[in-house]
Amino acid sequence: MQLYNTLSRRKEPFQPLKPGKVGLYACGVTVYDDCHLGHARSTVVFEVLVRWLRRRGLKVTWVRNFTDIDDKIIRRAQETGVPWLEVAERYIASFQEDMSALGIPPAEIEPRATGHIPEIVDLIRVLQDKGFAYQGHEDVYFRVRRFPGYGKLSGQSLDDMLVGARIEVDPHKEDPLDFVLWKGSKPGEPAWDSPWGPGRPGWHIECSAMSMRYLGETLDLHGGGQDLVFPHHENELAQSEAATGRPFSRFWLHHGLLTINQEKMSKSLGNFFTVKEVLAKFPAEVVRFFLINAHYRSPLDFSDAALAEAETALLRLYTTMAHLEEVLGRHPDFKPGEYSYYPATLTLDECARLGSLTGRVDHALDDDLNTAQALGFLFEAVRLLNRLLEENSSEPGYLTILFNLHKELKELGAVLNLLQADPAAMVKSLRQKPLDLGISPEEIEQLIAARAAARKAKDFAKADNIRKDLLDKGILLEDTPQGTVWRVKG
RNA sequence: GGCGGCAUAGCCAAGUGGUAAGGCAACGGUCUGCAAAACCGUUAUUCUCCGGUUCGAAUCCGGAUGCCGCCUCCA
Repeated sequence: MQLYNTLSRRKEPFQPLKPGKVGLYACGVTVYDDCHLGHARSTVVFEVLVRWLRRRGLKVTWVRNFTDIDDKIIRRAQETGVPWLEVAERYIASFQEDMSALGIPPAEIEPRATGHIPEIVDLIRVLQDKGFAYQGHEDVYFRVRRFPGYGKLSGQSLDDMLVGARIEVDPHKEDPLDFVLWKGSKPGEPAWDSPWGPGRPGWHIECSAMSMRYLGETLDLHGGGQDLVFPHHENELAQSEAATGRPFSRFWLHHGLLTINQEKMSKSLGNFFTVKEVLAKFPAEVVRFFLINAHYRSPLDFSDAALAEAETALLRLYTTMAHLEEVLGRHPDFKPGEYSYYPATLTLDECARLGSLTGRVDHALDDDLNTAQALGFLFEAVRLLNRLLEENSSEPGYLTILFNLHKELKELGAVLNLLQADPAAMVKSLRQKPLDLGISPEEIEQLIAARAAARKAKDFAKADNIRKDLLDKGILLEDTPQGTVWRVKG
């Protein structure tokens, strides 16, 4: 498989350092508030990567940290009068709740910065012994110019960074670009003892300490959002390699950012939607579909319209799954076997395409996790499958083809964490999405009954009027063999 | 100012040298009292623009324009 490596700026074949085992460290969240959909994108991207690596037979250790001590948490604590630890705990729980609602399983290891103070202190001490760290006033800084490779990840040179950059002047720093490893605490702030006095870790050092603690000095994969390339990952890389003298991570993966009106979704811009807000309006699987329908390295623009589109698209997949299960359900005694069947509705080429579905999806995901292309193949298969379903045969060969395709769709869906729900139930719930309508379901049912009576009396004008009035309120009626059902017009 | 990325149909979006996936929308058809839903079909001679390399380029190279990200906390 190939992955795009930020370090080399191109796709490279990926092989784990130790055969059969792979470690992934993905930067998690700072827990001072509810997470927004951008955080969900990040987590879903790495979740799919992990599922994919596992499908390829690798044993994956996924590490995703919580930054549970930092200026924003302290500020939040001061503003709300809630102890900082409680703030952190609350938003860790909130994050876990959100990810669980999105169907994302926990990572193998979810370390917290405050649980690794000894490792962090040790790491800083090594850096100090090697001359990469120095104490200035109450803080400890990393001596950026002593590390020759500084800038290799983000492609910047130290001297270029100085020009035009907004660098805060700090009289305790030897160089304005040096960054904090250990931050001395002010009175009343949370603090841990250290050789440099009471304080707390800087932002970057925790990730170096925790990733190496769980995955060794050289990681296979390290990832995060593109906004972390500089300074966070550049600094992590510098301090880690300075300390160990070894390559820190073989691959650096960075996903594109979620945007709104083409602008980055972020707390500071205030243009964000929390996961909870989005899940109140759209089912989790729709949100997942939306997030992986674009390549992970592209920017992805959020809007209600885009989510609604994703909902319709997902419904298409589930509708075919439901149809498939209905047909197979009509033949409970059927056993798939080596039967031949020649579909009348498909060309030879189309049969071949259906036959190579799994191979093509695998190939797409092998190529830098191209989920968008993989989904495209799934939709193509569904279109051909729909045509096949029209043949409505009872021959064992025909049923075998349906049986196998159903199995394939479910297996391929599992890699993307899609299509695992009961299709009939999913189709129903996707179509009858409850919203604020200004009319009660009881009233709707009454009108439907009135319309049914009119239709029975062949008074179609009256029946059509009722339907039209409801449509004006956003209620769409559908006459089905099981009677009239209603749904919210999308 | 520096670094990086992106520009493909009405919209979203794959495709990185061999002649434009897929989704949504729209339109046509099947079905229906009429609809809706579902299904089928149609919809880019062309990939921001200008040069160049090549038998051949959306894909590679040079330039222009526009947008975005990072350089400050950020997934």
